[in-house]
Amino acid sequence: MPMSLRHALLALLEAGAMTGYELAKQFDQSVAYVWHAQHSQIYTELRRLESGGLVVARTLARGDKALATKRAYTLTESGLAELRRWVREVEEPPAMRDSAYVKATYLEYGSFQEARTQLRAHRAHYEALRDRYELHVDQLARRETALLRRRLAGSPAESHDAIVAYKVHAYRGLVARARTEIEWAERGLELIDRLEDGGTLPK
Amino acid sequence: MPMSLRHALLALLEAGAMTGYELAKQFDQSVAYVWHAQHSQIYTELRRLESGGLVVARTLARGDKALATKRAYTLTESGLAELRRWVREVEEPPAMRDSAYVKATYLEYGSFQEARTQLRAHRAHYEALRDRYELHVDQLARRETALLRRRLAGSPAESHDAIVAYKVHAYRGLVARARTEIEWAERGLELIDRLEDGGTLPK
DNA sequence: CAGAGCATGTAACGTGTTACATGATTGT
DNA sequence: ACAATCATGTAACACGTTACATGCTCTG
Repeated sequence: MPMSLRHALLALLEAGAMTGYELAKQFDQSVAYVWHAQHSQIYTELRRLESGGLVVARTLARGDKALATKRAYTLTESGLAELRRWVREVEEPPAMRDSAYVKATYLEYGSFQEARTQLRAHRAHYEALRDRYELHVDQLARRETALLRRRLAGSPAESHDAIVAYKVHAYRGLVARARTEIEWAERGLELIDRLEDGGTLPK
Repeated sequence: MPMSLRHALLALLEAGAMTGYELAKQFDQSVAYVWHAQHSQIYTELRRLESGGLVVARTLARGDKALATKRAYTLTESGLAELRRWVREVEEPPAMRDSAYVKATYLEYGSFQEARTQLRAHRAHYEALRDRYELHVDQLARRETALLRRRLAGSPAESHDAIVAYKVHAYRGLVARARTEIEWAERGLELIDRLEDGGTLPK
């Protein structure tokens, strides 16, 4: 069982206390690239972490009138311990489940045009992802993201290279992955051309 | 929303009537590579498909005594229509969610050895997958799988190349994907070596 | 004073996981 | 007789999605 949301939130809070809303914003600009979650789920998970003692919350006033409040969350000792345990733990990779590939297997139930539409959508999707990942890699490598700066500010200088390098490596992996998908879709489009020409089908 | 299990079952039944158990067996040797499901889920889904009129079931006797029964499922007209509709439909790709990459982003919370352990497990996992996918590609290309033969037997000869080619293409995509993951893990391991040497960190 | 964005949630639902549960039939 | 495998499910739970819901505060 992944349960990555829980641990991603702990990791974000390790950089310093944040309110649920702030956390959700930071989440969208970092972890969400690898683990998407709705804001509503983040609020729910924060409450769960709180009742498990992994984070503590302070209620703060919003604005002058103090008619509204917000809650700032801080990582506890036991939350940090859990974060470290999680990094050590080798998880069973989740079972494969990719609807695009299921469909790719059964494209013969549609026309060649329909098959092309599917593969073009696949390519377009991963082209957009690739571009976003590449941008993020650049930002990370230049240490330009708010969250990363906060992390680095609170860590000893000799650890900075590793902190940045791990993140850059992960996002470069996503770029490579997106490229693989784009190439796959393109080979598929070429295959359809050959099938439609009814000509030879090279191995 | 993917809901691929539903449609994968329809596609399997298009090859001919099968009992739940047979279907589950065939599933494990084909679709499960791209969409994993427990047998218990397959039985549940078959009942749902039945109540939706996409398949019909006949109750058959098992053995001579007929003390036990089994249920053979057949695709209906409306089931076939749904299968074709699904192939036409362009689905929104599901949001990214990969726990291995989340962890790869936060490897700095563990030691270099722990980071290596994670990446080695990643590599081993995808090496095993790659081997299984490659085997499957070979079997498909030689038209050796039981299910594929059944499909081909019930289809016009001129469609055979396309049926085989789509499947081979899909599984080759999975091989490419696995290779990308293996290379990524290896680049990660090299990175850790450089980090540990404390030397230069090339871009 | 209006609209954008801050801020926090709840509820119903769908899908998938895990564990449990049962018993018949076939081959040795 | 025994084991493997055929054959079919149920129940509780975890996780995530979608839609709904509310109201404050800051900026122009």
